[in-house]
Amino acid sequence: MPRSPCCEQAHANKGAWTKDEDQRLIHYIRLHGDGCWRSLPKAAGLLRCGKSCRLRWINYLRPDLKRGNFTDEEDELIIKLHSSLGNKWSLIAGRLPGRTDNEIKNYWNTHIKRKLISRGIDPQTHRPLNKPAANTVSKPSCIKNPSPDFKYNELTQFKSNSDSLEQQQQQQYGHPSNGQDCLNLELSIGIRVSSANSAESKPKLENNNFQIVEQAMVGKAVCLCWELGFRTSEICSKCQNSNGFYRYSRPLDS
DNA sequence: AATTTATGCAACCGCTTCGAT
DNA sequence: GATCGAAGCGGTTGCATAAAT
Repeated sequence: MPRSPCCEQAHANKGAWTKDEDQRLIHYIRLHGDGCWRSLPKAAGLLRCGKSCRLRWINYLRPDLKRGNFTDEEDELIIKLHSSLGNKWSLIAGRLPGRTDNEIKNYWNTHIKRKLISRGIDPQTHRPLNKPAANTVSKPSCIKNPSPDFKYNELTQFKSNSDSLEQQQQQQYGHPSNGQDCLNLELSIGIRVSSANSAESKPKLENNNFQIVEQAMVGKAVCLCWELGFRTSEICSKCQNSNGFYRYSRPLDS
């Protein structure tokens, strides 16, 4: 079923706002406050949909907006926040008083992206442009759900601990890549396995539930993997029989 | 001076999330 | 727990203006 239009008014105005519309919206919100955007246009005598009114107020008419150019400090803060939050513009805007998510998003796309590229930094990954993400090392198994504050440089820290790509591949796959079997788009669902005595790596839960569950699971890990890559043997070498589950591995040429 | 291209920003669209029932 | 409507969010578009040809 097609989605119903967002506006209750079939002939609502679109496009740029006029001064008169702005004044009506400001006047109404001064008297009654914002909120209940769906009914606001009619009450304020505007031929606009509620969404449009909300956007106009939040992004342009709000009295606490800071107009004008972004400062260098704001630039750096946006870059820093983006590196840990990604394209969560509303969260980033929440840390910059007087700036809106739309304004920051536009500023990012028009200025900061270019600024980072000119510094040799990929604006999406915040990594150096000459180091493609494909060469990165998988996250350690303990990092299953990074917090919003998890930063890319925590990953690069792991990478920098190894001397070479070959060593990383040796560690990760048990053999260095020969350049022909390096395609590996792997999705794994598993239960964390750790040695029972690695106490310092365990989260400190007040009721010890985690430790109880974990100790029960040691040696009984389940791994449901689907791996797209170049096969080197008939059965997945990583989990063919280590956990009681075998994966069906159909020959590629069948 | 006229035309084309690039840029910046306001506004829109459609999807997701959240809260009420 | 399911459903629905409203609000919020992020990606995208369209237009005005500036810069280049």
